[in-house]
Amino acid sequence: MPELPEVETTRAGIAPFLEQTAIERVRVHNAKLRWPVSDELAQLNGAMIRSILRRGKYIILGFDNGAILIHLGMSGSLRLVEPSYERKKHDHVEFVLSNGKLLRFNDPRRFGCILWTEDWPSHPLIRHLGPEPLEDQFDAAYLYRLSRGKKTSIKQFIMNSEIVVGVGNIYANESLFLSGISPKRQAGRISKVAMERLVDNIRTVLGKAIQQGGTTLRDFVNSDGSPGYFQQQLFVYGRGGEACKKCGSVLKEIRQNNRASVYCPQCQR
DNA sequence: ATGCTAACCTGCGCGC
DNA sequence: TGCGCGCAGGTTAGCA
Repeated sequence: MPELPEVETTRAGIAPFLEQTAIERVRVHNAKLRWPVSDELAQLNGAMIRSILRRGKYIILGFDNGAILIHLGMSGSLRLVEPSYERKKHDHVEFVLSNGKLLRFNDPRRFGCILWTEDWPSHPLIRHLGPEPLEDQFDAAYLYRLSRGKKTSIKQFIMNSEIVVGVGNIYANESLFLSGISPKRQAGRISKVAMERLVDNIRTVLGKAIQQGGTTLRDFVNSDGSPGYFQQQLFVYGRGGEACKKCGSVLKEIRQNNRASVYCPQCQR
């Protein structure tokens, strides 16, 4: 998926157009996403959108009697367009809005989902999520306490959404680099001081990316179609074999849990 | 509990 | 130009 900054950028981009707006109807062109698009969406004719929230990487459209959960998966995006704008390949779902605009869900790989729930906080996909990385409950004491005795790698640990939401592969790599921590280190062996650096850097890197409109990768566009521009400041992600921007050493690329990890063997221990 | 693998899909870049 | 391969922002289910 887009990572958390892209999801938040999308949420913030579409929110002004969805507030005080109703969904006239939903057109489902291809219901086969990660899970089938909920049938209930056909019944919310004219329902007023009451809130446009984000929890982890889920965008949540709140109604009086429930909510729509939207996840963008690896390749999904939401675009607000004029109804006359031609439908593109992989535009699987369209929300027809009472303000005359269309909200289109496009997702080539179809790892995303669009689900109806009557009580979103208790939904199985939401209920077990850890704290938001930019909120106060996520701090060094919390991360340190949960990590004790954990043999899993620190990278996998911070990418576990039950520990903390929103840290995807790009920002896991980047925040570990900024903290001088090798992605291979056991979570349970990270010192409290190092954990404080890590928490600070996760917050900083995600916060900056949100401010700058999200990292642009191959198939992500913001809700208005403009690209983000965070990618030029990545220190390690996608740079295996190139020179470390801090010390000049050759960055190493390995695979952990089938995901690329890039790190500087000199700066990260 | 923990930890690994497979699975869900399409598209793109690379080597041949 | 085409073909096969490996890889890509995520996350869950299932099995050892």
